[in-house]
Amino acid sequence: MAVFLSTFENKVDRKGRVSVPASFRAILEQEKSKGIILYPSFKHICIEGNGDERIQEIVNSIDALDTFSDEAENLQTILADARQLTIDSDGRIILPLEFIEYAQIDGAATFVGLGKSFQIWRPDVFLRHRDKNRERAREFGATLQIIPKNKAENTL
Amino acid sequence: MAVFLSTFENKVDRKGRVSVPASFRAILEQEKSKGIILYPSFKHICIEGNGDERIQEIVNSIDALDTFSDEAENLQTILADARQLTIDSDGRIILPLEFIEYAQIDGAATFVGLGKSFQIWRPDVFLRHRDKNRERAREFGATLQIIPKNKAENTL
DNA sequence: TGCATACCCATAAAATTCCATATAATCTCC
DNA sequence: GGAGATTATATGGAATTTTATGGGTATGCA
Repeated sequence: MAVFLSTFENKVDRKGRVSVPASFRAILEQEKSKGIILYPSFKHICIEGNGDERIQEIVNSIDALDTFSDEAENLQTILADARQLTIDSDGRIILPLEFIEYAQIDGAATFVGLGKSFQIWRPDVFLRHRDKNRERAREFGATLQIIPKNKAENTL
Repeated sequence: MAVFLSTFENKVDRKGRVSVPASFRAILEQEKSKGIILYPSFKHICIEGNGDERIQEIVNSIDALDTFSDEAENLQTILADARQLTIDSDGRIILPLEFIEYAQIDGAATFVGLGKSFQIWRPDVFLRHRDKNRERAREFGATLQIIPKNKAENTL
């Protein structure tokens, strides 16, 4: 399984166009994603990015819930805020205005690989976020629990 | 399978015409829906929208239920209040007056993608609804369980 | 005839495609 | 191993197409 790795800072032009890092594009192609799904993060001032598969998982989860439950509506919120973007022939996407505003992006964007997904940040905001994370990791000591192959669960 | 995603605000003219978002039309065409089926929501002041496929599922659900159960009656109510609308050559539908009145729509309508279905709201009413949902989703976001597509393989 | 609906056209804005170029990365041959 | 050639990537601008939206006209049914 290919994973989203490393960070890349690319320019965002006046039209909101930005190049998707080539290595990210390669992963999306490999998993046959038609495009790329973006939605605002719950936790951070950034945009979450995934291939098509992730949305399919969310839709399936909604189906498994009672149609009128709060849980179903929570998940539907993600869908309502999400956008599917196509990658053009030059490897770029157009960041919708609502995402540019939410993540306070202006002129440049940082793509951050997180394994199964990635994030898009305003570069200086990301640097502060990363420093804070590193400090905390140093302070408490990072512990990493590896999940057995057949017990994997996904949470948001 | 394609899913209804994102939100779009379009104008409703004096004739009650409104453009169906292009991405929604693409989904309906793909699943060969003749048109679009609308009915008032039970839970919210909005209109629920579906393709033919989804309606077929609802009809089948009713068949599977006890004829005189409350649930069967609820679903039958949906069918009784539902309308099938055709999308014209310019990609628009005419919102029936009864729906415009129910959802208090005036001048503009917000289409909200919910995966397998979508909703149509009066824009300012939707904003309030969305804010409430976002707050709750942020609160419980960490515990939302996503069902993996194919027993995801997590190895590091 | 009057009302509602379907159909056709025009236009402005937005999205998509195409082209050009600069820079970085990779390859090739000596 | 290195210089030049080749390819891939990122980025800017322009041309083309799609979408949203307003108006008009024909059609059909009560």
